[in-house]
Amino acid sequence: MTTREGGLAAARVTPLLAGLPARVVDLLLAHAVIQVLPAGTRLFEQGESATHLHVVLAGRVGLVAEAEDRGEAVIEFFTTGDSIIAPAVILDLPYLVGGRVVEESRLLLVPAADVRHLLDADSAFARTMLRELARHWRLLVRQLKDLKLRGTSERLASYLLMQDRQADGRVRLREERKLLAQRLAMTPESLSRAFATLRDHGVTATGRDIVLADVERLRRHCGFDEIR
Amino acid sequence: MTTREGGLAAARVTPLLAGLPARVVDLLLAHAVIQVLPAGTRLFEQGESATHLHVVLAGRVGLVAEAEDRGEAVIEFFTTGDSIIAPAVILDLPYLVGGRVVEESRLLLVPAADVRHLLDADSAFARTMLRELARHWRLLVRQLKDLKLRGTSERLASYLLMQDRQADGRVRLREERKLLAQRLAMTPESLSRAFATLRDHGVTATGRDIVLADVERLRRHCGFDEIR
DNA sequence: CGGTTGTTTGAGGACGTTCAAGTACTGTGG
DNA sequence: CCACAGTACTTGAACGTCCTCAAACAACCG
Repeated sequence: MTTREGGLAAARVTPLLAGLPARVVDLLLAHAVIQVLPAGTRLFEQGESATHLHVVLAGRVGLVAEAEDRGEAVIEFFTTGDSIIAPAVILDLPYLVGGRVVEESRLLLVPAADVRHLLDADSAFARTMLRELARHWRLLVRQLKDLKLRGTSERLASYLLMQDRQADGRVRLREERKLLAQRLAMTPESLSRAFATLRDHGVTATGRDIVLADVERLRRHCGFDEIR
Repeated sequence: MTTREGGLAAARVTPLLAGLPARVVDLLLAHAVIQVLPAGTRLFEQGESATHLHVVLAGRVGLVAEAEDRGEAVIEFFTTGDSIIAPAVILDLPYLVGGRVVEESRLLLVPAADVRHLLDADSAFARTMLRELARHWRLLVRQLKDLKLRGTSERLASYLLMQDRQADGRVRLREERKLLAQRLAMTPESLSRAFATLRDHGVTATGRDIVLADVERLRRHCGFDEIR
Protein backbone atom coordinates (compact mmCIF):
# COMPACT_ATOMS: atom_id res chain seq x y z
CA MET A 1 0.00 0.00 0.00
CA THR A 2 1.59 3.24 -1.11
CA THR A 3 0.17 6.74 -0.69
CA ARG A 4 1.69 10.10 -1.50
CA GLU A 5 0.77 13.73 -0.94
CA GLY A 6 -1.91 12.98 1.66
CA GLY A 7 0.34 11.00 3.95
CA LEU A 8 3.37 13.13 3.29
CA ALA A 9 1.67 16.17 4.79
CA ALA A 10 1.27 14.26 8.06
CA ALA A 11 4.96 13.35 7.98
CA ARG A 12 5.90 17.00 8.37
CA VAL A 13 4.97 17.02 12.05
CA THR A 14 7.39 14.18 12.87
CA PRO A 15 10.02 15.22 15.45
CA LEU A 16 12.67 14.53 12.83
CA LEU A 17 11.17 17.01 10.38
CA ALA A 18 9.12 19.35 12.53
CA GLY A 19 11.82 21.90 13.30
CA LEU A 20 13.23 22.08 9.81
CA PRO A 21 12.70 24.80 7.21
CA ALA A 22 9.95 23.91 4.71
CA ARG A 23 12.42 24.01 1.83
CA VAL A 24 14.51 21.27 3.40
CA VAL A 25 11.52 19.13 4.25
CA ASP A 26 10.34 19.42 0.65
CA LEU A 27 13.67 18.10 -0.57
CA LEU A 28 13.53 15.22 1.88
CA LEU A 29 10.00 14.27 0.92
CA ALA A 30 10.52 14.78 -2.81
CA HIS A 31 11.17 11.11 -3.47
CA ALA A 32 9.90 9.76 -0.17
CA VAL A 33 7.17 7.21 0.11
CA ILE A 34 4.70 6.38 2.83
CA GLN A 35 3.80 2.79 3.50
CA VAL A 36 1.26 1.30 5.86
CA LEU A 37 2.38 -2.23 6.59
CA PRO A 38 0.92 -5.07 8.64
CA ALA A 39 2.65 -6.82 11.53
CA GLY A 40 5.20 -9.33 10.34
CA THR A 41 6.33 -7.44 7.26
CA ARG A 42 10.03 -7.76 6.56
CA LEU A 43 11.31 -4.30 5.77
CA PHE A 44 14.89 -5.19 4.91
CA GLU A 45 17.43 -7.89 5.64
CA GLN A 46 20.81 -7.71 7.27
CA GLY A 47 23.58 -7.53 4.71
CA GLU A 48 21.52 -5.60 2.16
CA SER A 49 22.86 -2.24 1.18
CA ALA A 50 21.05 0.71 2.76
CA THR A 51 18.48 2.05 0.33
CA HIS A 52 16.20 4.10 2.56
CA LEU A 53 16.03 5.83 5.88
CA HIS A 54 12.93 4.49 7.62
CA VAL A 55 10.99 6.83 9.85
CA VAL A 56 8.27 5.36 12.05
CA LEU A 57 5.25 7.67 11.78
CA ALA A 58 3.06 5.31 13.76
CA GLY A 59 3.20 1.74 15.02
CA ARG A 60 6.16 -0.35 16.10
CA VAL A 61 9.07 -1.92 14.31
CA GLY A 62 11.98 -4.02 15.49
CA LEU A 63 15.57 -4.47 14.45
CA VAL A 64 16.38 -8.16 14.27
CA ALA A 65 19.72 -9.94 14.21
CA GLU A 66 20.07 -13.45 12.97
CA ALA A 67 22.86 -15.97 12.91
CA GLU A 68 22.78 -19.43 11.41
CA ASP A 69 21.50 -22.16 13.75
CA ARG A 70 21.10 -19.57 16.46
CA GLY A 71 17.71 -18.20 15.62
CA GLU A 72 16.81 -14.55 15.82
CA ALA A 73 17.31 -11.84 18.42
CA VAL A 74 15.62 -8.48 18.62
CA ILE A 75 18.15 -5.68 19.02
CA GLU A 76 15.60 -3.00 19.83
CA PHE A 77 12.03 -1.87 19.21
CA PHE A 78 11.29 1.56 17.78
CA THR A 79 8.10 3.58 17.69
CA THR A 80 6.42 6.76 16.57
CA GLY A 81 8.96 9.46 15.83
CA ASP A 82 12.00 7.20 15.67
CA SER A 83 14.10 6.97 12.58
CA ILE A 84 15.76 3.62 12.15
CA ILE A 85 19.01 2.38 10.60
CA ALA A 86 20.26 5.92 10.12
CA PRO A 87 23.84 4.70 10.74
CA ALA A 88 23.81 2.41 7.71
CA VAL A 89 22.38 5.23 5.60
CA ILE A 90 24.89 7.80 6.86
CA LEU A 91 27.90 5.56 6.33
CA ASP A 92 26.48 3.99 3.16
CA LEU A 93 27.14 0.53 4.56
CA PRO A 94 25.02 -2.63 4.49
CA TYR A 95 22.42 -3.08 7.23
CA LEU A 96 23.82 -4.87 10.27
CA VAL A 97 20.35 -6.06 11.21
CA GLY A 98 17.02 -6.77 9.60
CA GLY A 99 13.87 -4.68 9.99
CA ARG A 100 10.51 -6.17 10.99
CA VAL A 101 7.10 -4.63 11.53
CA VAL A 102 5.97 -5.64 15.02
CA GLU A 103 2.60 -3.92 15.01
CA GLU A 104 0.85 -2.41 11.99
CA SER A 105 2.88 0.69 11.20
CA ARG A 106 2.94 3.74 9.01
CA LEU A 107 6.45 4.32 7.75
CA LEU A 108 8.15 7.10 5.84
CA LEU A 109 10.86 5.85 3.50
CA VAL A 110 13.39 8.44 2.38
CA PRO A 111 15.96 7.41 -0.24
CA ALA A 112 19.39 7.05 1.34
CA ALA A 113 21.08 9.35 -1.16
CA ASP A 114 18.62 12.15 -0.39
CA VAL A 115 19.30 11.76 3.33
CA ARG A 116 23.05 11.85 2.86
CA HIS A 117 22.78 14.85 0.60
CA LEU A 118 20.62 16.80 3.02
CA LEU A 119 22.77 15.86 5.96
CA ASP A 120 25.62 17.60 4.17
CA ALA A 121 23.57 20.51 2.91
CA ASP A 122 21.46 21.40 5.93
CA SER A 123 22.97 21.80 9.36
CA ALA A 124 19.60 21.88 11.16
CA PHE A 125 18.82 18.44 9.78
CA ALA A 126 22.27 17.21 10.74
CA ARG A 127 21.76 18.49 14.26
CA THR A 128 18.39 16.80 14.58
CA MET A 129 19.82 13.54 13.31
CA LEU A 130 22.75 13.88 15.68
CA ARG A 131 20.45 14.15 18.64
CA GLU A 132 18.40 11.22 17.40
CA LEU A 133 21.52 9.07 17.07
CA ALA A 134 22.78 10.16 20.47
CA ARG A 135 19.46 9.15 22.01
CA HIS A 136 19.57 5.76 20.33
CA TRP A 137 23.19 5.27 21.34
CA ARG A 138 22.15 5.63 24.95
CA LEU A 139 19.30 3.16 24.45
CA LEU A 140 21.80 0.54 23.31
CA VAL A 141 24.23 1.29 26.11
CA ARG A 142 21.46 0.92 28.65
CA GLN A 143 20.60 -2.41 27.13
CA LEU A 144 24.20 -3.58 27.24
CA LYS A 145 24.28 -2.70 30.92
CA ASP A 146 21.18 -4.81 31.47
CA LEU A 147 22.60 -7.76 29.58
CA LYS A 148 25.96 -7.67 31.29
CA LEU A 149 24.88 -6.94 34.83
CA ARG A 150 21.40 -8.35 35.33
CA GLY A 151 19.57 -11.67 35.29
CA THR A 152 16.33 -12.49 33.47
CA SER A 153 13.75 -11.15 35.90
CA GLU A 154 15.81 -8.04 36.51
CA ARG A 155 16.07 -7.36 32.81
CA LEU A 156 12.31 -7.73 32.49
CA ALA A 157 11.76 -5.38 35.43
CA SER A 158 14.13 -2.86 33.91
CA TYR A 159 12.31 -3.07 30.59
CA LEU A 160 8.90 -2.62 32.18
CA LEU A 161 10.08 0.39 34.17
CA MET A 162 11.49 1.84 30.96
CA GLN A 163 8.16 1.41 29.15
CA ASP A 164 6.32 3.11 31.99
CA ARG A 165 6.82 6.56 30.48
CA GLN A 166 4.19 8.29 32.59
CA ALA A 167 5.54 6.59 35.69
CA ASP A 168 2.01 5.66 36.71
CA GLY A 169 2.73 1.96 36.97
CA ARG A 170 0.65 1.00 33.94
CA VAL A 171 2.34 -0.56 30.95
CA ARG A 172 0.84 -1.97 27.79
CA LEU A 173 3.11 -4.36 25.94
CA ARG A 174 3.11 -3.57 22.26
CA GLU A 175 4.76 -6.77 21.11
CA GLU A 176 4.01 -10.43 21.50
CA ARG A 177 5.89 -12.20 24.23
CA LYS A 178 7.99 -14.23 21.88
CA LEU A 179 9.44 -11.01 20.46
CA LEU A 180 9.81 -9.46 23.90
CA ALA A 181 11.74 -12.55 24.94
CA GLN A 182 14.02 -12.12 21.93
CA ARG A 183 14.60 -8.48 22.81
CA LEU A 184 15.41 -9.42 26.42
CA ALA A 185 17.78 -12.20 25.38
CA MET A 186 15.85 -15.09 26.87
CA THR A 187 13.47 -17.82 25.76
CA PRO A 188 9.68 -17.37 25.98
CA GLU A 189 9.72 -19.93 28.78
CA SER A 190 12.21 -17.92 30.77
CA LEU A 191 10.19 -14.77 30.15
CA SER A 192 7.15 -16.49 31.55
CA ARG A 193 9.10 -17.49 34.64
CA ALA A 194 10.50 -13.98 34.94
CA PHE A 195 6.93 -12.64 35.06
CA ALA A 196 6.17 -15.23 37.72
CA THR A 197 9.13 -14.00 39.76
CA LEU A 198 8.03 -10.39 39.43
CA ARG A 199 4.60 -11.29 40.80
CA ASP A 200 6.32 -11.36 44.18
CA HIS A 201 7.43 -7.81 43.50
CA GLY A 202 4.03 -6.34 42.79
CA VAL A 203 3.80 -6.96 39.05
CA THR A 204 0.50 -8.27 37.72
CA ALA A 205 0.12 -9.18 34.08
CA THR A 206 -3.25 -9.58 32.37
CA GLY A 207 -2.56 -10.38 28.77
CA ARG A 208 -0.59 -7.44 27.47
CA ASP A 209 -1.61 -5.09 30.27
CA ILE A 210 0.87 -4.90 33.09
CA VAL A 211 0.40 -3.17 36.41
CA LEU A 212 3.39 -2.28 38.52
CA ALA A 213 1.91 -1.95 41.99
CA ASP A 214 5.14 -0.95 43.71
CA VAL A 215 7.48 0.86 41.35
CA GLU A 216 9.97 1.62 44.11
CA ARG A 217 10.31 -2.03 45.00
CA LEU A 218 10.77 -2.97 41.37
CA ARG A 219 13.54 -0.42 41.00
CA ARG A 220 15.30 -1.87 43.97
CA HIS A 221 14.85 -5.37 42.56
CA CYS A 222 16.72 -4.57 39.37
CA GLY A 223 19.02 -1.78 40.54
CA PHE A 224 17.26 0.60 38.20
CA ASP A 225 19.16 3.53 36.78
CA GLU A 226 17.59 6.88 37.38
CA ILE A 227 19.72 8.17 34.54
CA ARG A 228 17.64 8.87 31.48
CA MET B 1 49.78 16.19 34.01
CA THR B 2 48.46 18.96 31.84
CA THR B 3 50.07 20.40 28.73
CA ARG B 4 48.84 23.03 26.33
CA GLU B 5 49.95 24.47 23.02
CA GLY B 6 52.50 21.74 22.32
CA GLY B 7 50.02 18.88 22.62
CA LEU B 8 47.17 20.81 21.11
CA ALA B 9 49.03 21.10 17.82
CA ALA B 10 49.17 17.32 17.64
CA ALA B 11 45.44 17.13 18.30
CA ARG B 12 44.73 18.86 15.01
CA VAL B 13 45.52 15.74 13.02
CA THR B 14 42.89 13.67 14.84
CA PRO B 15 40.24 12.28 12.46
CA LEU B 16 37.66 14.25 14.38
CA LEU B 17 39.41 17.56 13.71
CA ALA B 18 41.53 16.89 10.64
CA GLY B 19 39.00 17.82 7.98
CA LEU B 20 37.73 20.95 9.70
CA PRO B 21 38.52 24.57 8.88
CA ALA B 22 41.27 25.98 11.09
CA ARG B 23 38.94 28.62 12.50
CA VAL B 24 36.61 25.93 13.86
CA VAL B 25 39.42 23.86 15.28
CA ASP B 26 40.74 26.95 17.05
CA LEU B 27 37.39 27.46 18.70
CA LEU B 28 37.23 23.83 19.77
CA LEU B 29 40.72 23.88 21.22
CA ALA B 30 40.38 27.32 22.82
CA HIS B 31 39.51 25.91 26.23
CA ALA B 32 40.57 22.35 25.59
CA VAL B 33 43.12 20.52 27.67
CA ILE B 34 45.41 17.62 26.96
CA GLN B 35 46.04 15.04 29.63
CA VAL B 36 48.38 12.08 29.67
CA LEU B 37 46.99 9.63 32.18
CA PRO B 38 48.18 6.27 33.48
CA ALA B 39 46.23 3.02 33.29
CA GLY B 40 43.57 2.82 35.94
CA THR B 41 42.67 6.50 36.01
CA ARG B 42 38.99 7.16 36.53
CA LEU B 43 37.99 9.81 34.01
CA PHE B 44 34.39 10.28 35.10
CA GLU B 45 31.66 8.37 36.86
CA GLN B 46 28.24 7.34 35.67
CA GLY B 47 25.58 9.75 36.84
CA GLU B 48 27.86 12.79 36.70
CA SER B 49 26.80 15.54 34.37
CA ALA B 50 28.73 15.71 31.12
CA THR B 51 31.48 18.30 31.44
CA HIS B 52 33.82 17.39 28.58
CA LEU B 53 33.98 15.54 25.32
CA HIS B 54 36.92 13.15 25.60
CA VAL B 55 38.94 12.44 22.49
CA VAL B 56 41.46 9.63 22.62
CA LEU B 57 44.62 10.90 20.94
CA ALA B 58 46.59 7.81 21.92
CA GLY B 59 46.13 4.82 24.21
CA ARG B 60 43.02 2.96 25.23
CA VAL B 61 40.06 3.81 27.43
CA GLY B 62 36.98 1.87 28.44
CA LEU B 63 33.41 2.74 29.25
CA VAL B 64 32.36 0.95 32.39
CA ALA B 65 28.93 0.24 33.80
CA GLU B 66 28.37 -0.60 37.40
CA ALA B 67 25.41 -1.72 39.43
CA GLU B 68 25.32 -2.39 43.15
CA ASP B 69 26.29 -5.92 44.19
CA ARG B 70 26.77 -6.80 40.54
CA GLY B 71 30.29 -5.58 39.99
CA GLU B 72 31.43 -3.81 36.87
CA ALA B 73 31.03 -4.46 33.17
CA VAL B 74 32.92 -2.93 30.30
CA ILE B 75 30.59 -1.56 27.65
CA GLU B 76 33.29 -0.96 25.06
CA PHE B 77 36.94 -0.06 24.60
CA PHE B 78 37.98 2.95 22.53
CA THR B 79 41.30 3.89 21.01
CA THR B 80 43.22 6.48 19.03
CA GLY B 81 40.92 8.74 17.10
CA ASP B 82 37.73 7.85 18.96
CA SER B 83 35.73 10.45 20.77
CA ILE B 84 33.87 9.08 23.73
CA ILE B 85 30.62 9.90 25.48
CA ALA B 86 29.61 12.34 22.76
CA PRO B 87 25.93 11.41 23.30
CA ALA B 88 25.93 12.69 26.87
CA VAL B 89 27.61 15.89 25.73
CA ILE B 90 25.26 16.41 22.80
CA LEU B 91 22.12 15.83 24.85
CA ASP B 92 23.54 17.53 27.96
CA LEU B 93 22.59 14.53 30.04
CA PRO B 94 24.50 12.71 32.80
CA TYR B 95 26.95 10.00 31.77
CA LEU B 96 25.31 6.58 31.55
CA VAL B 97 28.66 4.91 32.17
CA GLY B 98 31.97 5.65 33.78
CA GLY B 99 35.24 6.23 31.93
CA ARG B 100 38.46 4.38 32.75
CA VAL B 101 41.95 4.52 31.29
CA VAL B 102 42.88 0.97 30.27
CA GLU B 103 46.36 1.70 28.95
CA GLU B 104 48.31 4.92 29.41
CA SER B 105 46.54 7.42 27.19
CA ARG B 106 46.76 10.92 25.84
CA LEU B 107 43.35 12.54 25.92
CA LEU B 108 41.92 15.74 24.58
CA LEU B 109 39.21 17.21 26.80
CA VAL B 110 36.93 19.72 25.17
CA PRO B 111 34.39 21.52 27.37
CA ALA B 112 30.88 20.23 26.66
CA ALA B 113 29.45 23.69 26.07
CA ASP B 114 32.05 24.40 23.39
CA VAL B 115 31.22 21.15 21.65
CA ARG B 116 27.50 21.84 21.69
CA HIS B 117 28.05 25.35 20.45
CA LEU B 118 30.25 24.24 17.57
CA LEU B 119 27.93 21.41 16.66
CA ASP B 120 25.28 24.05 16.08
CA ALA B 121 27.55 26.56 14.41
CA ASP B 122 29.60 24.38 12.11
CA SER B 123 28.00 21.83 9.83
CA ALA B 124 31.27 20.14 8.89
CA PHE B 125 31.90 19.36 12.54
CA ALA B 126 28.33 18.13 12.92
CA ARG B 127 28.80 15.84 9.93
CA THR B 128 32.04 14.42 11.30
CA MET B 129 30.45 13.80 14.66
CA LEU B 130 27.46 12.21 12.98
CA ARG B 131 29.67 9.71 11.21
CA GLU B 132 31.56 9.02 14.41
CA LEU B 133 28.33 8.33 16.27
CA ALA B 134 27.01 6.17 13.45
CA ARG B 135 30.19 4.10 13.56
CA HIS B 136 29.92 3.66 17.31
CA TRP B 137 26.24 2.80 17.04
CA ARG B 138 27.16 -0.08 14.79
CA LEU B 139 29.84 -1.22 17.24
CA LEU B 140 27.23 -1.51 19.94
CA VAL B 141 24.75 -3.29 17.70
CA ARG B 142 27.39 -5.81 16.73
CA GLN B 143 28.07 -6.40 20.38
CA LEU B 144 24.40 -6.87 21.16
CA LYS B 145 24.25 -9.48 18.41
CA ASP B 146 27.17 -11.29 20.00
CA LEU B 147 25.62 -11.22 23.44
CA LYS B 148 22.21 -12.37 22.30
CA LEU B 149 23.22 -15.00 19.80
CA ARG B 150 26.56 -16.41 20.85
CA GLY B 151 28.16 -18.33 23.72
CA THR B 152 31.38 -17.49 25.52
CA SER B 153 33.98 -18.95 23.17
CA GLU B 154 32.11 -17.63 20.15
CA ARG B 155 32.05 -14.13 21.60
CA LEU B 156 35.76 -14.34 22.22
CA ALA B 157 36.37 -15.56 18.67
CA SER B 158 34.24 -12.76 17.30
CA TYR B 159 36.16 -10.22 19.37
CA LEU B 160 39.55 -11.54 18.25
CA LEU B 161 38.51 -11.49 14.60
CA MET B 162 37.33 -7.93 15.08
CA GLN B 163 40.66 -6.86 16.56
CA ASP B 164 42.52 -8.45 13.67
CA ARG B 165 42.32 -5.27 11.59
CA GLN B 166 44.99 -6.26 9.10
CA ALA B 167 43.41 -9.70 8.77
CA ASP B 168 46.83 -11.30 9.12
CA GLY B 169 45.83 -13.47 12.06
CA ARG B 170 47.96 -11.60 14.58
CA VAL B 171 46.25 -9.84 17.47
CA ARG B 172 47.78 -8.06 20.42
CA LEU B 173 45.42 -7.66 23.36
CA ARG B 174 45.62 -4.14 24.69
CA GLU B 175 43.77 -4.78 27.93
CA GLU B 176 44.26 -7.16 30.81
CA ARG B 177 42.16 -10.29 30.72
CA LYS B 178 40.01 -9.28 33.63
CA LEU B 179 38.84 -6.25 31.65
CA LEU B 180 38.46 -8.26 28.47
CA ALA B 181 36.28 -10.69 30.40
CA GLN B 182 34.16 -7.78 31.61
CA ARG B 183 33.80 -6.51 28.06
CA LEU B 184 32.78 -9.97 26.83
CA ALA B 185 30.27 -10.46 29.65
CA MET B 186 31.93 -13.42 31.31
CA THR B 187 34.19 -14.15 34.28
CA PRO B 188 37.98 -14.35 33.95
CA GLU B 189 37.65 -18.08 34.55
CA SER B 190 35.24 -18.46 31.68
CA LEU B 191 37.49 -16.37 29.47
CA SER B 192 40.36 -18.70 30.26
CA ARG B 193 38.21 -21.68 29.33
CA ALA B 194 37.07 -19.92 26.18
CA PHE B 195 40.71 -19.54 25.14
CA ALA B 196 41.18 -23.24 25.87
CA THR B 197 38.23 -24.06 23.60
CA LEU B 198 39.60 -21.89 20.82
CA ARG B 199 42.89 -23.76 20.96
CA ASP B 200 41.06 -26.50 19.09
CA HIS B 201 40.23 -23.93 16.44
CA GLY B 202 43.75 -22.77 15.76
CA VAL B 203 44.07 -20.00 18.34
CA THR B 204 47.31 -19.83 20.30
CA ALA B 205 47.75 -17.28 23.06
CA THR B 206 51.14 -16.32 24.46
CA GLY B 207 50.52 -13.68 27.07
CA ARG B 208 48.82 -10.86 25.24
CA ASP B 209 49.90 -12.00 21.80
CA ILE B 210 47.35 -14.09 19.98
CA VAL B 211 47.83 -15.95 16.75
CA LEU B 212 44.82 -17.03 14.72
CA ALA B 213 46.19 -19.84 12.62
CA ASP B 214 42.99 -20.53 10.71
CA VAL B 215 40.86 -17.42 10.38
CA GLU B 216 38.33 -19.14 8.15
CA ARG B 217 37.72 -21.84 10.70
CA LEU B 218 37.32 -19.28 13.47
CA ARG B 219 34.77 -17.40 11.42
CA ARG B 220 32.78 -20.55 10.95
CA HIS B 221 33.03 -21.30 14.65
CA CYS B 222 31.34 -18.08 15.66
CA GLY B 223 29.22 -17.36 12.60
CA PHE B 224 31.24 -14.22 11.97
CA ASP B 225 29.59 -11.32 10.20
CA GLU B 226 31.37 -10.09 7.13
CA ILE B 227 29.42 -6.89 7.52
CA ARG B 228 31.65 -4.09 8.66
C1' DC C 1 63.25 -12.81 46.30
C1' DG C 2 58.98 -12.50 48.58
C1' DG C 3 54.59 -10.37 48.01
C1' DT C 4 51.08 -9.19 45.06
C1' DT C 5 48.36 -9.79 41.31
C1' DG C 6 46.83 -12.28 37.20
C1' DT C 7 45.77 -16.81 35.08
C1' DT C 8 44.55 -21.67 34.94
C1' DT C 9 42.17 -25.75 36.49
C1' DG C 10 38.87 -28.44 39.07
C1' DA C 11 34.50 -29.41 41.62
C1' DG C 12 29.98 -28.12 42.72
C1' DG C 13 26.00 -25.29 42.12
C1' DA C 14 22.82 -21.73 40.08
C1' DC C 15 20.55 -19.95 36.34
C1' DG C 16 18.62 -20.44 32.06
C1' DT C 17 17.58 -23.58 28.11
C1' DT C 18 15.44 -27.49 26.02
C1' DC C 19 11.98 -30.65 25.55
C1' DA C 20 7.44 -32.00 26.47
C1' DA C 21 2.74 -31.37 28.10
C1' DG C 22 -0.92 -28.87 29.35
C1' DT C 23 -3.85 -24.61 29.53
C1' DA C 24 -5.61 -20.31 27.82
C1' DC C 25 -6.37 -17.19 24.01
C1' DT C 26 -7.98 -15.61 19.33
C1' DG C 27 -10.22 -15.73 15.40
C1' DT C 28 -13.04 -18.25 11.96
C1' DG C 29 -16.76 -20.78 10.05
C1' DG C 30 -20.84 -23.20 11.07
C1' DC D 1 -23.14 -17.57 19.49
C1' DC D 2 -20.69 -21.56 19.93
C1' DA D 3 -17.38 -25.12 18.29
C1' DC D 4 -13.10 -25.70 16.79
C1' DA D 5 -8.46 -24.99 15.14
C1' DG D 6 -4.44 -22.75 15.57
C1' DT D 7 -1.47 -20.13 18.18
C1' DA D 8 0.32 -18.15 22.32
C1' DC D 9 1.53 -18.74 26.93
C1' DT D 10 2.54 -21.48 31.14
C1' DT D 11 4.40 -25.21 33.86
C1' DG D 12 7.34 -29.12 34.93
C1' DA D 13 11.55 -32.06 34.55
C1' DA D 14 16.10 -32.85 32.77
C1' DC D 15 20.03 -30.95 30.97
C1' DG D 16 23.88 -27.72 29.86
C1' DT D 17 26.36 -23.60 30.20
C1' DC D 18 28.43 -20.53 32.83
C1' DC D 19 29.42 -18.91 37.57
C1' DT D 20 31.30 -19.49 42.23
C1' DC D 21 34.53 -21.05 45.20
C1' DA D 22 38.98 -22.90 46.07
C1' DA D 23 43.54 -24.03 45.13
C1' DA D 24 47.70 -24.21 42.39
C1' DC D 25 50.61 -21.96 39.39
C1' DA D 26 52.75 -18.12 36.77
C1' DA D 27 54.03 -13.43 36.02
C1' DC D 28 55.15 -9.02 37.59
C1' DC D 29 57.17 -5.47 40.72
C1' DG D 30 59.34 -3.49 44.17
